Amino acid sequence: MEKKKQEPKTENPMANSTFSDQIQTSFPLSGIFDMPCEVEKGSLGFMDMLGIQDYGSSSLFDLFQTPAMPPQPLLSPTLPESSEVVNTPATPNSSSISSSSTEAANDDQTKTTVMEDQEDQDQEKSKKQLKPKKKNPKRQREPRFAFMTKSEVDHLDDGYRWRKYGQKAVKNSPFPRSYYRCTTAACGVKKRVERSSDDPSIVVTTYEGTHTHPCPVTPRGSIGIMPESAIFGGSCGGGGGSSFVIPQPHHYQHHHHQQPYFHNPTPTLNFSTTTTTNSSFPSFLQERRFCPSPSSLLRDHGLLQDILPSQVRKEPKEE
DNA sequence: CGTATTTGACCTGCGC
DNA sequence: GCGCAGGTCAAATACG
Repeated sequence: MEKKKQEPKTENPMANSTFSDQIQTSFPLSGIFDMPCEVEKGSLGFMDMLGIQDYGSSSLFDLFQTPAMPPQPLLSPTLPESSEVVNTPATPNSSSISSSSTEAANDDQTKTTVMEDQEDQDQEKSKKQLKPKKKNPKRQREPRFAFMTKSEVDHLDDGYRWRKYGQKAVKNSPFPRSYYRCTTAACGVKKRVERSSDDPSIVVTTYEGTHTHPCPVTPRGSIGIMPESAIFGGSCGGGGGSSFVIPQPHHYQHHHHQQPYFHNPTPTLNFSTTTTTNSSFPSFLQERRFCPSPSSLLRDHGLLQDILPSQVRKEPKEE
């Protein structure tokens, strides 16, 4: 994927660690997707459920922690270290998705929290929006969603090819923010990666836009969401690298029934940035991952039960 | 040589 | 209007 030639990325010491280190214990990713299943099975658009209100925070992390939002987490991660209840929705019918792994949450586990940004919502503050340098003043904002990942590496390989086009120091944060763009010609998806100033072990990745092409890199079959089996059983073999895949919806839809799990030893988180229906939230979240059939839910829970405390799976815990 | 990253400069929006 | 901060560009540089 990307050529990492210069390890000394930035002043960020953590950037040097290998992703394989991180994923070896990165099961929490699956937890995220399973939990929301219990939420609203389709009664709500995830768009409504997850809202990023103020995107104009000085840092994404700030945004996620915006206190203005009443805590109504679907599930509250019982995090030993940092509480990652992020982006609590402001409306009753909203919910937040956060994930965490409860066990082994010590060092190198990876936690991811997903959230979506609505265009309308950040109307108020458009200061951070894409500004095509005045060429197209009324450019539409692409759907965005961000997630937090407990990771030692800044840039997670999600299967797509990204080219870094900028890096900026972030106010109030010792860690710089990196800007990436999908290298595919017709695809204008961007992503920002920054490390939380509050918890340096947390990487906040924000995707903006929708891939107009299938995932170019499907390392050992990166289809579907990160399977529990892969996470726990798999060794995420370092060689392949770690993937954090954000595949296209159709892609995933065709396979998820038949191949609920990766063949990929590499734990892979799948995301799809689709803007279908009334929500631009990743479609996989609207499908099995988040709204599974009872049976699949059960099955998932079967696995989850080994991982997550019942409280986490069942009810939101307010903190 | 082609591709990706680095990094300073530039642009834009917002707050004072 | 000015300064600040975020976001982007593009030349220079590094790497395979």
